[in-house]
Amino acid sequence: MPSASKREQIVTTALQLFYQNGITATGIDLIISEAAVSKKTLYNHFHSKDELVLAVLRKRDEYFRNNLMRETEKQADTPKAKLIALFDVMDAWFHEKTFCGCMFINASGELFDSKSPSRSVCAEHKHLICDYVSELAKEAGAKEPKKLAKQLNILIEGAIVFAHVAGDKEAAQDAKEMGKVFINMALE
Amino acid sequence: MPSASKREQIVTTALQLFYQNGITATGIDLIISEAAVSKKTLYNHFHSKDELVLAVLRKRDEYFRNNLMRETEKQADTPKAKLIALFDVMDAWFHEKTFCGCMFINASGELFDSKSPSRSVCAEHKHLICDYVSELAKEAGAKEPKKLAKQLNILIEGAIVFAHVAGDKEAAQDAKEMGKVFINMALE
DNA sequence: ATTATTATAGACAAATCGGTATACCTTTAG
DNA sequence: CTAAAGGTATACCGATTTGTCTATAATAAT
Repeated sequence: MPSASKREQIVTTALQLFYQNGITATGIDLIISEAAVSKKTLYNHFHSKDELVLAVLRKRDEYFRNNLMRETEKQADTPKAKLIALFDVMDAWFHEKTFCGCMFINASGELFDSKSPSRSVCAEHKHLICDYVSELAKEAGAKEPKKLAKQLNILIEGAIVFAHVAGDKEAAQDAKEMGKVFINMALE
Repeated sequence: MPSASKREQIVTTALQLFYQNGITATGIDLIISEAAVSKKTLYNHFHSKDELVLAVLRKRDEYFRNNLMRETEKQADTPKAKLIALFDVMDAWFHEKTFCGCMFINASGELFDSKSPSRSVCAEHKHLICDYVSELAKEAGAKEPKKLAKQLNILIEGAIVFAHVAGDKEAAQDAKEMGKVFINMALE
């Protein structure tokens, strides 16, 4: 059985390189070099680069959402406060030195076959985050939890784009102020 | 003097290919083949692929904003109605068969040197759209036109991402409903 | 201890990348 | 008519792409 730790090394390294330099622009040779792994080992774990990309995106989804949930719940107690805290978690992310936008937005901008497994992971990622926000909205007693969740997610995506493309890292605070409006509307 | 029409052919063809398949993934050989132009002609007009990318992004910015302004003002008379019409123009765009998201968001996800000229064009594009919305907001008599413009733009960017990445093309209508809230707040 | 497996390093393949150069044709201006 | 310039077509360059393969060393299970 191939070693799970080698697989981890490859995925972790590829994740970083894909995120910082793009998927197409990152070659296999660079990945194995940075991961200190032979080419055969990589192809022993993944049949192709596409398969590696898929594994990396799944890993990123897992990491990102777990981190989002953990940080959000660390910062606030009540469900309503958690909904607001979402934007502060975004704010902190935008200000990280390694911030390169949302990996799934970036990947969707590179992978143009919208029916490919990798693109499906991107779409699913967005839906799963929406689901999480929807749960919080439900706990907070929102009238239409799914509607509020979608509204807050539109704000979050908008802030991510503003921060990455326009370079306006304060967008999270603007989105937060906007989010409060809809939270209050849904809870009154 | 190199022919302007050849240059146009190249830029137009490259724009289409870059938008549909990505910048990195589109090779020079494909561009010249599709544009029915020799390689030397291309390099006679553009010193490098980077220069071509830059020209394409400028062209796209010009086309997109002019189209946005034209369509918006075609659909509505009053400044307030124009602000709302922005979302309907987005809606129509999302439902186009060739819709592949926002070219500048996609490009920013591929070009990771945030100080490169191409990335600057991406950032500038977003600012220029913001400026236009800001003008409309001013005409409509908004209390803080720039603030309202930014809010509406966050909604627009969020809707674009939702439509492209999550595949939810109805996002423009959700964003529209949200936008009305802030328009009314700014005009009351 | 033997055997099977997993790893390594790296040569190799065939294709493609961005970019240059050569040779010839075609258009346009004086 | 001549000559310069812009065009085409294509060969070529070195580097890089994904992916395969061979030979060998390290590791793990029986």
